Amino acid sequence: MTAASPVASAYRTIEARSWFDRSAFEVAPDLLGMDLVHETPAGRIVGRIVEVEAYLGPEDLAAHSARGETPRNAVMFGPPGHLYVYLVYGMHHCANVVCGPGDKPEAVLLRAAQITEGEPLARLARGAVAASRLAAGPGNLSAAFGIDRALNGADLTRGPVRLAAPSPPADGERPAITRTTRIGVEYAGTWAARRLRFLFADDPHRSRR
DNA sequence: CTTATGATTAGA
DNA sequence: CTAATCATAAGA
Repeated sequence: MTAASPVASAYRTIEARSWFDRSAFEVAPDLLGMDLVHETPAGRIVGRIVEVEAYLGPEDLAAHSARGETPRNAVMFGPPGHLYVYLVYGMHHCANVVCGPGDKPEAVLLRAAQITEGEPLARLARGAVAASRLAAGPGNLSAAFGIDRALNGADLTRGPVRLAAPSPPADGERPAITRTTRIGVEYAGTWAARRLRFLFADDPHRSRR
């Protein structure tokens, strides 16, 4: 690769591994308001993250890492700052940011974003849905950004998918962050009650539910 | 090899 | 509320 990648030059992308080398509980709220950038062969897709969920280490019964390392979740057990992508319900991809500390298998599920660049590209996979629904929900977000298992394990500090510093707030105000329980993990016992979902509650681009 | 199921979604 | 749809993990 060249030294001056288009992504790095146009955005303040996070290139320090240490930024990801923290618990998912700390990284999750920091991701809200940040840009997710995918430099695809067909063009760039950018979106503002508005909803995420934190999945903690092996003790978290809702996390894939709770059942030990397998070929599917191996990326979670590796170094922070990589993308963990898997297929759920046989048809939807879920994109996660692998966190730490160290090799502790924690990750943040990306649940919703507001597409700010490359909307026509995003619509190739999503069709003529309302803009507010384009990347609402983890399966829809992955589809809109063109993220599938081919990107499992991608390095977020150097690869085609990156995270960038928040866009300058137009009005200088930062939206309030709300915490709720996570979606679809009712089987996780006491961990289902933990408020590990972080979102901008009033944002129109959040998922339903 | 067989079988159960899921960090979801759209639609009735 | 349920169907869709299949890779994955666990068990025989």
